[in-house]
Amino acid sequence: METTLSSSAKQSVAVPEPTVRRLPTYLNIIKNLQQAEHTYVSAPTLARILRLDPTQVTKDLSYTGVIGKTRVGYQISELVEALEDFLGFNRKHEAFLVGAGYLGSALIQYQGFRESGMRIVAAFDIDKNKIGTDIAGVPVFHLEKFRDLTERLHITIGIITTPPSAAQNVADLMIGWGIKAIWNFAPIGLKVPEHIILQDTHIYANLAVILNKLDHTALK
Amino acid sequence: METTLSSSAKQSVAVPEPTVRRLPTYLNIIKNLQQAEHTYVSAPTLARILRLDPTQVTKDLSYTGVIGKTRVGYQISELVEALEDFLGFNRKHEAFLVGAGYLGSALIQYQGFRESGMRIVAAFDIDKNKIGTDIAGVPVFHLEKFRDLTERLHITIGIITTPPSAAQNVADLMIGWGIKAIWNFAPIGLKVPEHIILQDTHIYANLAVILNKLDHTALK
DNA sequence: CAGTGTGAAGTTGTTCACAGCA
DNA sequence: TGCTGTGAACAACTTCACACTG
Repeated sequence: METTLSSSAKQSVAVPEPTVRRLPTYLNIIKNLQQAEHTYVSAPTLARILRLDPTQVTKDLSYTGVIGKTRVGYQISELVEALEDFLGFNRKHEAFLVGAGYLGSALIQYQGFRESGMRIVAAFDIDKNKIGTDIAGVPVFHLEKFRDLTERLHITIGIITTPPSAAQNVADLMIGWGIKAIWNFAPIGLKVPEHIILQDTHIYANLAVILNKLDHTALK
Repeated sequence: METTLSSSAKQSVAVPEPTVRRLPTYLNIIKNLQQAEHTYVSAPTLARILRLDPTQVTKDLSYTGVIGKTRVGYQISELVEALEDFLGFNRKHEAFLVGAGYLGSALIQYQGFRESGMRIVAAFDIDKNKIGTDIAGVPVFHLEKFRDLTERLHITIGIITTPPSAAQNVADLMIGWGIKAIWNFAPIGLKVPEHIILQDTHIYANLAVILNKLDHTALK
């Protein structure tokens, strides 16, 4: 909705957020095709694979600036580069995570984010039993160490997986210590200054949709 | 979008999917308030906590059928019951997961779903090194065992965390074996019959939004 | 034809405006 | 005044229609 694309000195164009959310999926598929030695891919092909509307895909891809050959499609190598560039997947961001509970541990152990340019390099907690341990090779420190390490390592992303009661506090600390983006998994609305990038993810949302459909279609 | 609410013999009303996605977050907060001995909650209060539009919350809650007292709000106990009922969080669904890689393991280890009525009771894979082990107490079986166990245990939800190339195959097997809902994490569009409930979750989507904003606002 | 690319129409969801109530 | 509840206005996203190309 307020994302912008500024493909090397071109003027910025607003990219709708639903589009930004679909782009990584396209990228994933296109990379698979690339490994299978394909060199071109068309929007209708992607649409069939993902069961989306073909014009939707066309429109989404148009934001990358890559122009397709009619009747052939888009050159895969060009598309991959444009998508990775636009999504920032080739820029190697490092992240700190606060709250090493079940969800935090799960995120750390799921290393799939690494392919997308984000690496969780350390976790923080205030639970003495967790401090000093490591989760899948990622060390868990006391929250107090956060400041010092952030400044030294130039960390830009903070992930919050604490209970909701602690989340605003942690967010405030992160902001004070120079974090630029916060990925919040706690079910509250964090108050952050204008210049901080905030992304909320509510884990239960997808499950809710399923359970709800399951119950209501089962009743019919 | 096609979710329906049929609160005990009332006629079904269409509930927008974005609403269904917000409801579990409301539930979460309301339960916290309940533990803090509150008995009433108003829509504007929830809106402040989540930084949403107050009328949005009002409209969302109206779908539960609970009617609020003016100037006071909604009775918490009533709301909790209505939400849990509508979302199906009190119905104890059991799920099987196929693909015990990083993502699958992370989902299993994140036990937060249990509070929402879904428990992952077994995992399946075809990798000999994984079969026979267990992840956080959840056993990993060979995919061949899936059929037998599904039928015996009346499992309704199948979770797919395999590579995309295997996903359609696994989905077909699940459907043949009586699964009613599929939660797909593979980045492809599965083809499933009308009566099967399908929910796609693309993990990278949220990360993409963050990285993208981070890069483009940093450039400014 | 089977693609791209784009403006216009249609649909869906959100926000506003206001009536009613305690 | 502060809340619920709802119809109407608005904004965002998706789908359609069609001109254009090899």
